[in-house]
Amino acid sequence: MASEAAALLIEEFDSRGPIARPTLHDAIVARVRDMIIEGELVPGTRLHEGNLGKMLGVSRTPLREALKFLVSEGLLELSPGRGAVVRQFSAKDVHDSLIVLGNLEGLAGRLACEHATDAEIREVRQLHDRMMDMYEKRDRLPYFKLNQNIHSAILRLSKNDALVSVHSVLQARLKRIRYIGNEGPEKWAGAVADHEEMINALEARDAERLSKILTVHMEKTWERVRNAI
Amino acid sequence: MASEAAALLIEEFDSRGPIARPTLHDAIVARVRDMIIEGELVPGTRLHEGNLGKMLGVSRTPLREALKFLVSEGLLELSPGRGAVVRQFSAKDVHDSLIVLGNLEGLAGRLACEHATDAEIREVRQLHDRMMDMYEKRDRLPYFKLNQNIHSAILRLSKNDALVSVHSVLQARLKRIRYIGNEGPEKWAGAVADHEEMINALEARDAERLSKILTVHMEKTWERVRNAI
DNA sequence: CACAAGTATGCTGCATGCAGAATTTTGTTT
DNA sequence: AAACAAAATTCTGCATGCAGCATACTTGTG
Repeated sequence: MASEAAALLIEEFDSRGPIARPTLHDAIVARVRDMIIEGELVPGTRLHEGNLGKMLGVSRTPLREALKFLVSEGLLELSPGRGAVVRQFSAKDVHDSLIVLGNLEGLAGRLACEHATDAEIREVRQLHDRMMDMYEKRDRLPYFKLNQNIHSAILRLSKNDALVSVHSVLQARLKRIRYIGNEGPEKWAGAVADHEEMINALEARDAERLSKILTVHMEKTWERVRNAI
Repeated sequence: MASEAAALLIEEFDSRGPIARPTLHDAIVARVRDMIIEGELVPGTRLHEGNLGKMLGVSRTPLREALKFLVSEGLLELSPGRGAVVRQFSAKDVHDSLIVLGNLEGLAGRLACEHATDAEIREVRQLHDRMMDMYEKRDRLPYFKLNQNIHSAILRLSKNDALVSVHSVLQARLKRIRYIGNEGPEKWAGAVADHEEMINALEARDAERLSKILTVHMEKTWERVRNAI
């Protein structure tokens, strides 16, 4: 049987958004992924199966399975005989990923203009307006989360599952870095302006314009982030 | 210690292209992936840990870890309590994936024009010429493999690792389907014509043209494949 | 004869044990 | 005191054992 602590882990995972049948595997994956994204596990850290397992209250077997999963996602690396290490992204890695992300979001924007319903677009507009509120208040964390939500929403509105899945993998790799690198008032203002254009293009269903904005927005993100790496 | 059969599995894996230090994990992943791509494991098949493990000569533990890895790659699905199943792709899944692939290859083409050396382009030309030979002989399998190689080469020449990695995941999901659906002499001729244009655009380093060809080529691939699903 | 309930088998998911590699500590020599 | 060597410890990688769930089968009943 799964231990007490493991049951807790599953419950915590399930409470984020109840799944048909939450599994320990998924719970561990989600937890370790968060630990990486939130910076609890610093890049370069060697993951000690014994300690980490005790910490999470699971035995080494399901933990190892979860780690292999995260290796495949590109968040961890495997050194034979030495276990898993939190992957370190070079500046080039980040740049490369942002180029691809920009391209994927550009595609998503184009498809979203085509496939989204009016109601769905209105929902994105609401997210956008709430985000602008947070910007007025200079409330960084909720701004950041809403920002992510908007990008995810556009991806979802593309109605292309393959696109959503590859995007989310790349996105997860950079999540931490993007959060770190979100500095400077004038650059922030620039990002906000981009978002204003975005929502307008989406409402006008102007596929080419939205696509362009999203791609260029990502290039600017690189400018914002590059010094933080 | 890893069993005799396991050692054999590793050796076989290593012989494809010797790695610094081949691991059993990688060998199992590669083997099962191939079994799926080559159709030995039909979509929908439930993977029996006991049998499959015996078949490959490994115990359940490393096998399960490998399966989790393949789940993350999207080749398998997990039903809680019922283990791993070879993922079944719907027509929409394939179409969605091809759209994304087309976009990624388009990006790769653009980057390749920018970053590839002349020598590298000459190598692609050689692959192309060999592929044309195979077309003349109507020798399907080597043609297919060279075709894949050319596409992979363009990806590599983009010098963008993130791009290579997301592309290869998506590519692996469709590899089997693309092979199946490569039928009909007139469509084949069309694909060959596309490739002729591709190599010309690459040699001319005409980024926009190459990008366009690659994206459109993928749309045509859908036409070739759609009836086979 | 059809169908449902109970039973039996088999499989997954998790824990633990063990061998060998990696690392650290300790001891020895210069 | 520093550098190297050897022993001891720790950790990974793999195998196996066990509990609980899923499924198939059997048996009883309408």
